Amino acid sequence: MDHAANGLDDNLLETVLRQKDELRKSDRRVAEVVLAAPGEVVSMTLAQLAKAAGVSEPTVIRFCAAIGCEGFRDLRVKLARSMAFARTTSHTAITSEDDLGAVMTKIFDYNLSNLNWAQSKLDQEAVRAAVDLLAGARRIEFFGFGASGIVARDAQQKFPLFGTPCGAPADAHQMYMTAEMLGDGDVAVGVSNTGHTREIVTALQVAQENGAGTIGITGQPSPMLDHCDVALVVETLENTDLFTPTVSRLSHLVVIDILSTAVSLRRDEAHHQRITQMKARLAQRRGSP
Amino acid sequence: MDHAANGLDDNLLETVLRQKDELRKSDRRVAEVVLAAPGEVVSMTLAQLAKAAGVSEPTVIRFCAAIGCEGFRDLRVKLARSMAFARTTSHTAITSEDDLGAVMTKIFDYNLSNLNWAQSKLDQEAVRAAVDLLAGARRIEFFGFGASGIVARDAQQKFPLFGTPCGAPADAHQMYMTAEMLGDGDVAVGVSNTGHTREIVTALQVAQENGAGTIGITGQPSPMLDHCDVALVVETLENTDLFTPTVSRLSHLVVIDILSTAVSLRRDEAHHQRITQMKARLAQRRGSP
DNA sequence: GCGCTTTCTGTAGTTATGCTACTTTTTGAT
DNA sequence: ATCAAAAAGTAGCATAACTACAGAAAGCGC
Repeated sequence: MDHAANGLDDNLLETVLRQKDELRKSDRRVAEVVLAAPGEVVSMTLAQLAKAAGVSEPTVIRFCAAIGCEGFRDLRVKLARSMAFARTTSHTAITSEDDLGAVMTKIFDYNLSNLNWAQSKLDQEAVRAAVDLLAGARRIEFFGFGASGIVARDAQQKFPLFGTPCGAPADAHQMYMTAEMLGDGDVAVGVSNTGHTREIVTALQVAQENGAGTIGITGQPSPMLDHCDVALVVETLENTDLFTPTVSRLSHLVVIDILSTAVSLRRDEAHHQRITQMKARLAQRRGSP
Repeated sequence: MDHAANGLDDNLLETVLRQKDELRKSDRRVAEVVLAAPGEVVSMTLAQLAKAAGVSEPTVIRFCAAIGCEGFRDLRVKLARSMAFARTTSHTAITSEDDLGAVMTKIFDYNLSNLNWAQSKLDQEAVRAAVDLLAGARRIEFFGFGASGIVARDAQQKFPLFGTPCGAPADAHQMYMTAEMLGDGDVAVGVSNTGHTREIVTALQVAQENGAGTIGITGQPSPMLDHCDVALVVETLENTDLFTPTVSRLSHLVVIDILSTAVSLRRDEAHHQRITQMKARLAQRRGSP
């Protein structure tokens, strides 16, 4: 993977925002222009930016150095990258003042950069371990509440791709009961963005104690992982604003996609043919008038 | 809205990949270098790139023009931006030969570009009409099966943001019953990527006949829309390959995010405070040991 | 195959952009 | 009020990007 394409170091807009207050007066004027219209700045020339900020060219150069760029060229490149990657960085929270267009843009952007982020952070070896476990499972149970419950249910629906009986108990009692019944050769997958949801943690613990393999899909290292054989930490760009929707769902769903697809790929040809047949019949059923 | 910052037009790497075969011989050599190491190219100088590709500087410039850039500067900027998306939508299908890394990359890329696509295609006025309907609704019911059922359920969970009683009947019978009970002031939202699912179409028809407002979330113009007051067509990049996961879910979920957020924004301050409180209490409940 | 046109590609020269060395101004402390 | 240190600007230089032109290669009718 291209290391230059990820990491916070790369997120120039954020750096600028953070350091703005500690900058020299003139540099700050440059910073303001950059933050206000990064899209324009990217295609500006040094002289143009200097003029726009009302400072001299060398000041702009010094600004570049101050925020950790090699020079103006470097600034442009880093800025362009930062813009696409975190269109959201400058993303102001959603407020009552936003018109519909702004809300649409913000939500899409937020979800997109979040997925991007998740991709760059997802540990391939952990995924491999998870696939190993799942591919060998006799039975798979997915545990999740709320938004994560949606993810668990989605995973359970992917049953045909897994080629293994899958369940996703909906309430806490069913969850306990199910976890208690698991044993050697079974796998429990806990989904919880916070990783703190008590019922999920307990269910995984019970499952593990009974000899089942356990996988945790979460947004951060957390208590849940104490009871997980495999930890899939899907980092999300935290944002606790009032109207920010649950973005973690999407990343988690993609992880489910990856797991189910990878497991399916390990199956034999006969299995693949059954999937093809299933898809065809489903389409037929849907299409019939 | 920064139009240059979204849409597929922006994905230079993809443009290069698509046009590569139609380029002049020397230009193609440049294209190969760009595709092979876009990360390097971004921080290269014109002369360096020319040397790396084994061609003259003007050739590189002509290459820039050929793929739709203003000049070398522009190429760098666009390339940097495209890189952050880091996805040549070269979605070759997923096959049994792919290793895990490839599968991960492909699934993420496919989902990401699909979201991008959906964003550029989603009609703001349709969304506005949907929000108008939902904001005034007395009760909202979401209908969906399979993957779309997940979306419906997610929408139903967003109940607190809507501030309106929401339902998402799971099976066909419940769906009919629910649809039959809807009336003036109620809203039915049908989710179906194909737009052909019989039960959903019927449920919407029934709801509409009974005087309820109807909204359709679908991947293409389809029979379902005949019974919809508002059509939210969320175009997806079609791909019928065996292992391609259901990508439409994600776009549809984002649409739900947008709808619920926009509806919530129309509520008053008291409503917002209740959401804040709800979030705080939920976090507390989760966190408790 | 030959001359002709058309399309590519490279050389050399021009513009203008980014950067540096140095000077002036401002700020702040004694 | 004076001086030292930091900040901002001026002017000039090196280099990078671009353009005009000319030579080479490829297509095409005869």
